[in-house]
Amino acid sequence: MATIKDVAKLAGVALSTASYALNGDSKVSAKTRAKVVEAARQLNYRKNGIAMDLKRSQTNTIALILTDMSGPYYSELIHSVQEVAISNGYDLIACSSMGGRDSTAVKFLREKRVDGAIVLASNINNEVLIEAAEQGFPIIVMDREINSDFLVSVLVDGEQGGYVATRYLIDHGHKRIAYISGPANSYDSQLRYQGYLRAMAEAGLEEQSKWRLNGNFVREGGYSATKMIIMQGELPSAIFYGNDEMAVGGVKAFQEQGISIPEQVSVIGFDDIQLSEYLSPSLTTIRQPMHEAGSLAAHLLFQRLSGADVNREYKLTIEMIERNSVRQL
Amino acid sequence: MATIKDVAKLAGVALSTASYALNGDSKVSAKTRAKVVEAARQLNYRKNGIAMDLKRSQTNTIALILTDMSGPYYSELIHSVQEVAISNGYDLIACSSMGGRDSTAVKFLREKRVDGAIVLASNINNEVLIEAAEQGFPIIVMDREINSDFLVSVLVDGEQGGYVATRYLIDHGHKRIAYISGPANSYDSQLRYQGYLRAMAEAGLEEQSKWRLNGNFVREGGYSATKMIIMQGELPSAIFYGNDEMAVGGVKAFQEQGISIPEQVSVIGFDDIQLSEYLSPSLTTIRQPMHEAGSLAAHLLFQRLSGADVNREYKLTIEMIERNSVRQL
DNA sequence: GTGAAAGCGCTAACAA
DNA sequence: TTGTTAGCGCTTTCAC
Repeated sequence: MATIKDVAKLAGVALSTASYALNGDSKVSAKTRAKVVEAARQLNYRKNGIAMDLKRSQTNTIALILTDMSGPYYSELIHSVQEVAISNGYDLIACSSMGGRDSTAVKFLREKRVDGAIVLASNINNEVLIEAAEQGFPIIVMDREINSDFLVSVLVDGEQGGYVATRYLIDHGHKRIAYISGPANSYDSQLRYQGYLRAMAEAGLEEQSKWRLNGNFVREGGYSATKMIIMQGELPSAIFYGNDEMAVGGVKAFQEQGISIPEQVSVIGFDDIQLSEYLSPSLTTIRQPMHEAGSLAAHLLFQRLSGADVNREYKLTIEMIERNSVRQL
Repeated sequence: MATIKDVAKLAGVALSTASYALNGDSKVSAKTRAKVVEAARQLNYRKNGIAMDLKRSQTNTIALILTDMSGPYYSELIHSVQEVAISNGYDLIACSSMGGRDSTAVKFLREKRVDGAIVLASNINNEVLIEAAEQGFPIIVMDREINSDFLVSVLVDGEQGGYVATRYLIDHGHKRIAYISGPANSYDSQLRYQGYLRAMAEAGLEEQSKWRLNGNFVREGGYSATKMIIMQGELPSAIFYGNDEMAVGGVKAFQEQGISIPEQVSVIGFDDIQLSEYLSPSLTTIRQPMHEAGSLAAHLLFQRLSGADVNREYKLTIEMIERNSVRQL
């Protein structure tokens, strides 16, 4: 591996001159520059980015931290963040937080291998975030409320989402409404559930405990929970799935039993994943404004990076996506 | 930002002792270690990973480079690579190659910000890869054949895939078969097309130029190409879409015109994206063994990293996924 | 068991 | 315009 030292030597100039030449500094003469560039070419010289970062004390890259880098659900988010990063002249990398404390994500956060981060990974606990964030190392958190300097939250109003979804069912004449939840410790799941409860209470409806099941936010969980409901004999008139993944599983369970949606049971989801539009019937759901959320998060990060002050918390509102899985009673 | 120097000073020990203590070296006494750890805690000391990487001349992380970090299609790949990375004690980051020469991906490759990379990004040209790869910096390429030291290819046999897909249609009695291609410069598209041609020729069938359209591998392209075919009046009996995304667009175009699949026209795709199973009718397609491919690529990378020799090229075979979009004539 | 010091490859202030 | 030099924060050899 040739270093800049080798290049300088071969070109017969000082180290600094080589550095200037290679970085396009205007104070080096065209002739010298040519010599240096030629030497670099000959040696197949490649700058060591790490050394540069160390010297500059900045990496010019930000990290997007996700539990699982690959969820289709993140697509929009990644795009919008990337767009903003590029337009600010920054690079973006994605890291996974799988593995918790020894995950890549935590390493990048703790060891400051990037200049800032956007986090959407519920398996990273508050403590890690609070410790990592500091002056000059802003973190934008997208999945929780958290109160600490150098940390800002960009949230989607899940309580409202849960309320709107449930309200939509009620307005369509449904009274016996089941809720399939995510993991018990999920902040998102709790909010949606609260919204559900609020709408139910407001309409004077009672939640039935046999119709509150856990599906862990995964397809398989939605499937099992739905099976359970079917086996109980009495079907609710509508089911609110805490996310679309579980709804997909639920739809499958109903199909297998020959129970038709929305004729025999109405279904509503949450997230508006890509699949939802293509299910049959297409899934009525709640869309989170992921593009806006990502864009906002990224903008805030760069504002913090440039020293500007921003609020502690931003809350975006959801959008109802009406399709064909809910029947008017 | 406290550095190790500050920690050493506060603990009243030498720099090196602090380093040893913090890294759990056995030669420092329990008492000294306690002092150091306490000082670090007080100062909220965080090791600077970049400095460490520079000193060690290695980062312990590998990069997975994708054109677009978010394609649902990559999900399996990412998982399998991550699994192998973790089991080798390495970290994984994903970078996008959007932006070509000034993309994050190229920067990470050229400036050796990682120890090695797996590349699946057709917008990065050979030259960049050849220049970047060298002794101690292995690159595994998943989307092309490329001949250079320090570069190894892991490929899925696209020609065979195209052949199998087309052959499947022919075996089901189809003779008038259209092919919707990806971008003209796409290596994958070309291979699939060649496989198509081989199967056609073998069966003594002629390709009709009016039924060879470009859909650029995107949904919208599949939609337009299909519209075009419909407008031409005479429908082929089957269409082979170069990938599932285009097939999804095509199915939509047919639905809009009230043309039913597979009764009036059969459809086959390529890739087996998540959606395919949920389309109605569910899409018959060709699955690429992405899990195996990712796993193999990662294993090879670590083998190269540890100095072992591996072959220049590995080729995996595809799998036929029979569903309901092709009719037996 | 602890400390002094060299140096990873680079940038940038300062001197010439 | 070019060269000399001091670090960035860390690990690690070597001497004590």
